[in-house]
Amino acid sequence: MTTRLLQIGEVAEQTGLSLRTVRYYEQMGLITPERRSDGGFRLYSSVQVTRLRLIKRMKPLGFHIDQMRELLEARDTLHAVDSAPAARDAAAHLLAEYAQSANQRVRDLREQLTHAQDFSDQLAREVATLT
Amino acid sequence: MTTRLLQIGEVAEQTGLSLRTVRYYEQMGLITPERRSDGGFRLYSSVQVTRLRLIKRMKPLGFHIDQMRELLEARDTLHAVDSAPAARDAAAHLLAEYAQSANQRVRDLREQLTHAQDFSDQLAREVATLT
DNA sequence: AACACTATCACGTCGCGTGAAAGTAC
DNA sequence: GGTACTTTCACGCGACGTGATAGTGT
Repeated sequence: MTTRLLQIGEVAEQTGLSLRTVRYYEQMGLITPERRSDGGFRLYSSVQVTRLRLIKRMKPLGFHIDQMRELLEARDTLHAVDSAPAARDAAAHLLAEYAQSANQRVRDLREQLTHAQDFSDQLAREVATLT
Repeated sequence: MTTRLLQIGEVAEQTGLSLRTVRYYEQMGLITPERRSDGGFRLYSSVQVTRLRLIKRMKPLGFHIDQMRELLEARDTLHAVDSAPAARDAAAHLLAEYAQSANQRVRDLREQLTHAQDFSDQLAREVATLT
């Protein structure tokens, strides 16, 4: 059961990312298309689409691209069957650290949201006073 | 009862913004120091500190600096005693629009937070599996 | 005379946006 | 042979970071 390969346009549509962004992520080493067509078109499988969706969910956490790559690589190492035990260990450590800081970022985000909400409410009140 | 004037360093400390950012905001027309010292040092009163804190609360909403300026100007127009009625009306309209879109941004932020939380939880689970 | 603080350039960075010119065809 | 999609440069942008160099003194 082989899955159809998608061009970059369809991938962009399905992930909500721009063509430019998808290409940029490739350049930065976050993803690689399944293969290229004879003419050079990037062709993606559902695996990459899933990965891109993951990256998109990650974005609000504010990690830099290098960090995202490191995180993804650590995950890859853990999930690969042929990883050396030492590499697996290192990857697990790294991932644990990222899990920690992800949690912290979520807390920061929550606080920012509170402030933004405060501001929005204040603005709404100011506007309401003008009736 | 006169309040002490602060140099940019103290202002930065009190607001959590960098010197560069405070200067940049001035260049972009968001704030103006109360006055300058004879030697050219920027001197701020508590009014500007409050304004900078407001701007900082605003930031997570993702408005562009031009929009922030417009918003702040509209507020200024409304709060000024000597504003012409027409200007006051226009300002009120603008402010109402910004209040609207601020509300929308808060909702967007909330959604992003949800996704970030999902990602963080997933990561935590993946790490937990490795015990 | 020394020290901390601040001033103004001006170039660098990051994550893309946005054409332009040319090639490809799930 | 026309249309829609894609390719690779390559410059632009917003919101600052980061020195360098020189002046100030809440």
